[in-house]
Amino acid sequence: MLDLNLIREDAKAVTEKLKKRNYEVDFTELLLWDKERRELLVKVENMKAERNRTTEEISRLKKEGQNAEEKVSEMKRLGDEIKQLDEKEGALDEKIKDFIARLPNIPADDVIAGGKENNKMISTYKERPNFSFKIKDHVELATTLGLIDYERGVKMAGAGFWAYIGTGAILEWALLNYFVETHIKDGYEFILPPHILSYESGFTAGQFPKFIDDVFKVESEEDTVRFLLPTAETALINFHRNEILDEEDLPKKYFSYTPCYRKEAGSYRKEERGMIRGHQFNKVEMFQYTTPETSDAALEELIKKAEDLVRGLGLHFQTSKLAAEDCSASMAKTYDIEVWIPSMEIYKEVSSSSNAKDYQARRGNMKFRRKTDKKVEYIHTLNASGLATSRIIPAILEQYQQEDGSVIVPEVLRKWVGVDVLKPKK
RNA sequence: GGUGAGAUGACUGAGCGGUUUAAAGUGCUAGUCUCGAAAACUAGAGUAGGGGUAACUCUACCGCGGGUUCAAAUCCCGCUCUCACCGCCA
Repeated sequence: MLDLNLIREDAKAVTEKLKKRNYEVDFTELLLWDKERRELLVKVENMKAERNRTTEEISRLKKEGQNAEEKVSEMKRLGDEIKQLDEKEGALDEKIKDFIARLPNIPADDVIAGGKENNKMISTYKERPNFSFKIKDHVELATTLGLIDYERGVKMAGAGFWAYIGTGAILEWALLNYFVETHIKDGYEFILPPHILSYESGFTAGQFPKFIDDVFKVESEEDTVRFLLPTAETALINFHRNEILDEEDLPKKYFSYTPCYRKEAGSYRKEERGMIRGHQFNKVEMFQYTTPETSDAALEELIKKAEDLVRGLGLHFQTSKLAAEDCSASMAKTYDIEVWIPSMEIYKEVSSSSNAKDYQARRGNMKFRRKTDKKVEYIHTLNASGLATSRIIPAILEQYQQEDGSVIVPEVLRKWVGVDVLKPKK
């Protein structure tokens, strides 16, 4: 959520900055509402002050046994008027808050304007693998190696679902073990959160109200909405909602493993077959709560951690800095790590590392107290996948495939997988 | 699922229509005293939003939302959560 003061002070500048992400907004109406609301506030607060004074007077008169009837009826009239103005002010306040809640975050100054086409590749690891034979895609490999059952996944749940079977499940679990082990070693606290969250949690993350149709709602009795989390970030951002933390307790570093549930409505494409885009996938998510002055450095740390995980697997990947429009609505700055999928000849995201700055903190009312002057300020929040498996498995299968249809297991995973090479079933 | 009790500031805890601008204690921060500390004493200290160049001042907040009243932490209704006991259950 953006700071209303920012818009009051220089609406034009905010409009300009949001244009970087191709977001058009006109604040004229909002500023009128705000002006009207503030005028109402002054008026109604003066009336309340008057009521408070008179109430004390009535109290005193009664105690002295004097007649207070006249004052009482006067206050009755004033009370009615206050109630009316209060309601008006409340309605305006609601309108203003809703308007602001729908605005995306302002891109950081160093973020390039425009859409996807302006994403900037900043580094790569390893060369693109060259194959001297005709390569298979990951769907074929996963099927012939007996790792994933796509057909039965669809039978059980419909399109966009699959099942890990046998060694495939073991490989998936090995990846998760590898991620978890690394994060624990790096001093991040492991949290297994609830998977079904409340509306409030979705609001803080920035999912709601705008993107409520992108999630699976599981319960909607009257006004309670619960939904399956689309990423563990949605849970972790709410861990400290409505809290004031101490500066010396920062940064808070967490990570979670959860499946992620996404509707992905209408986003299916032919080339995204297999497990490139599903309604449910496994992901380990890193998360940090930091002070404003340390959040940039924290973002660097998160990116490096995510890159190290992919490097550890020996996969060819690139890291890109996203242009403004490609950053999700809550984020001021985002870097993607994209792994090479040989059969598609494209890079696919396996990790997204972002700094939300104070955008989510405002939505969830999360602050910290300065050690020096005891003042409270909004905290900064950051998240990064570390990592999502649903594209790592295709990348491993395809990048490590051999001519005979077998696949070499990355060394770091062998202690869990138990074999060095995955061989086709006869 | 049932019954009962409860939710007050950093914490413990009083208040149950109008001397509450929320008692008292603990803890916290300054200061006095001290070589230093402890003790004692003095003062200060929440969050949010307005107004004012400023000193300052006003409003709201006693789990959340409504209601009654001239006036609500206090009375009424709904909700949420916590605790205890009972039932059911992996």
